Amino acid sequence: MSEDQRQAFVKTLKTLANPIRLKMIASVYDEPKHVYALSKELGIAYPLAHLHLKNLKKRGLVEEVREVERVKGMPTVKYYAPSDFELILTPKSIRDIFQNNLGGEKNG
Amino acid sequence: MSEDQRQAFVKTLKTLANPIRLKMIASVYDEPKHVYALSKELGIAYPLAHLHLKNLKKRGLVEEVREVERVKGMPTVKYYAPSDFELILTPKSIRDIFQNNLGGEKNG
DNA sequence: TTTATATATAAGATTATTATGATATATGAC
DNA sequence: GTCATATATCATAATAATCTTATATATAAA
Repeated sequence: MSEDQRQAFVKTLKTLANPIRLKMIASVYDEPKHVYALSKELGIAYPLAHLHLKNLKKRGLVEEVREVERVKGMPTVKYYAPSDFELILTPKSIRDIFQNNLGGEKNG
Repeated sequence: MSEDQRQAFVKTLKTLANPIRLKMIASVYDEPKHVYALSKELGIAYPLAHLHLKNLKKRGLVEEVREVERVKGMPTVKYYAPSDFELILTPKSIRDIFQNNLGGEKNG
């Protein structure tokens, strides 16, 4: 596994290691939702919800499933659902990813 | 699952979401090592290595496997190995943990 | 006595993450 | 016209994580 892939792995893990983002994934699992609805459901401000969902999108953990036109020509309402990801974390899976990379490249 | 358990889950994930700590787990998988050896292997200062290993110990991700007496009466050399943990992260596993906890308790 | 080995911790600095408040756009309902 | 709905982004503030430097202890080897 390349250094780029290892860094991507850590970034994905970092993205998952947040209660709001985990709750967002849990929430959109049963039915897709839009950011505004998530912000109300989780009891947080819209800009914060937008920020967290943006992070999840950036790492491919959630994806847009459909857009609904509320009004003609205007910004659509975007619905999100979890992507089909699977991350398994065991000592062995971690060794398989990070072996031969111990004295390694920049520790970001 | 209780709120305490959910918080512990997030803390464990946070602990794993760090390249140094992942490399430490990878390194001690094949043979147990002590903190000083890890600091040299990873090319980082001892206090930093000590800090990261302390975090791993606190969350039960690594454990002491044996102590070697270098000299009589003095601090022993402590060897660490990964604990036998398994964390599976999928949209469904996350929903199972965080369902009914959306508007929930303090979002730390 | 200086260097290398090994433990542990505390204080402070730096950097990253998270959260808030403000701005801007746009419509329907009241 | 104002409120509720919905999008998106920026600047700043607050908090958390990370890293460095220094301290203290202890021995063996050079």
